[in-house]
Amino acid sequence: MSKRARTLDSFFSAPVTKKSRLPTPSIAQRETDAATVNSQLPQGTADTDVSKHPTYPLAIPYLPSGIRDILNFAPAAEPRALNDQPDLDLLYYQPYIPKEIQRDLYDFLRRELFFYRVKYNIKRGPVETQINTPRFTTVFGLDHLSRFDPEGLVVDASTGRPVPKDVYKCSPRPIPQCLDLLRTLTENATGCKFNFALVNYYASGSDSISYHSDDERFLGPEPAIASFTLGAKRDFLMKHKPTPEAHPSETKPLKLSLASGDMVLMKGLTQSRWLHSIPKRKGGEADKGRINITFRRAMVRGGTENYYRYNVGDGEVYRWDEDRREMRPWKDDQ
DNA sequence: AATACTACATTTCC
DNA sequence: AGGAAATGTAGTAT
Repeated sequence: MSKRARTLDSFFSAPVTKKSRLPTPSIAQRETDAATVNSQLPQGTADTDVSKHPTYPLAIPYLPSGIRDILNFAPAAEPRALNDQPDLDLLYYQPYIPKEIQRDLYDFLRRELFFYRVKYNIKRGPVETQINTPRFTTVFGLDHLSRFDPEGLVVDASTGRPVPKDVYKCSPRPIPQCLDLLRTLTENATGCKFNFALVNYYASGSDSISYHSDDERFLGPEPAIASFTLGAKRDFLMKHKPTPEAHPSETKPLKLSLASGDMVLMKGLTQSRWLHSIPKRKGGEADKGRINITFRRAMVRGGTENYYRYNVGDGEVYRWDEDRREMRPWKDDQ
């Protein structure tokens, strides 16, 4: 019908020149589009185009051309290798995102993406406790065993046949164009492959993530994870995992002060042998908002289930409120 | 894929 | 230089 026709129109007209100051589609229109039309169109160029999918609560605008043009100059710096300690294998780009677009990209993503504040239960022994994730999260992507067909349907990666809907408990969402451009760019610069984009928003210094490693059951051995910072500077702490031996490992904890535009590529044995965290911080720049984007490659369906469980969950949608300058629960009738 | 709180020690800030 | 604030660490509760 008309919405499908409009999508095809924008596809066929996308490559030609377009005004750069056309208005962004209204929230109401984006919601309608996202609920009715699939995406994974060829990556167009018009500033009015949007990424749509039935799993999106609302459509996500394409990256504005002004940002996209400058992004093609990334990485803005050569990486520094951090591998002077046992099992440590990092590339540190300071920065990766060119300075001229760091602020615009941060503002764009905070304004246009939707986030969640996930709650979940863990049980340790007999006691079950509820965890309130101390950060805003969202995720897009699908593991190596599946892909989205051009209609946005989840199909088997090798046969191309539809994956029965009870294979995944979650509802996988394609990576929107604005993040997929950065994903491709990062693949080309690093030689690594990624099929997931996780986005965290640390609203203040009281948002954090405690020490953890990214689970190799989902990512395979020696996984590569690219982690971007936009917005406020935050400390990134790393420490070697405790070793079985009684004697202390000959490694010392590492502190990286991640600034806007920076990218850290964790690879080799880093995930299996080291822990990392973003600790709470008081005052100064670290008490302002920070967006973190990580790209990774999930190898198995369990990875997809896990990432949606802990980064989307089943709670309400949050969106950035520019007037109140904070994330607020988003009601779809507002 | 834990996080929050407390107490106390140590470091950094201004 | 020195008091305040922030941070680090260990233990505990949920």
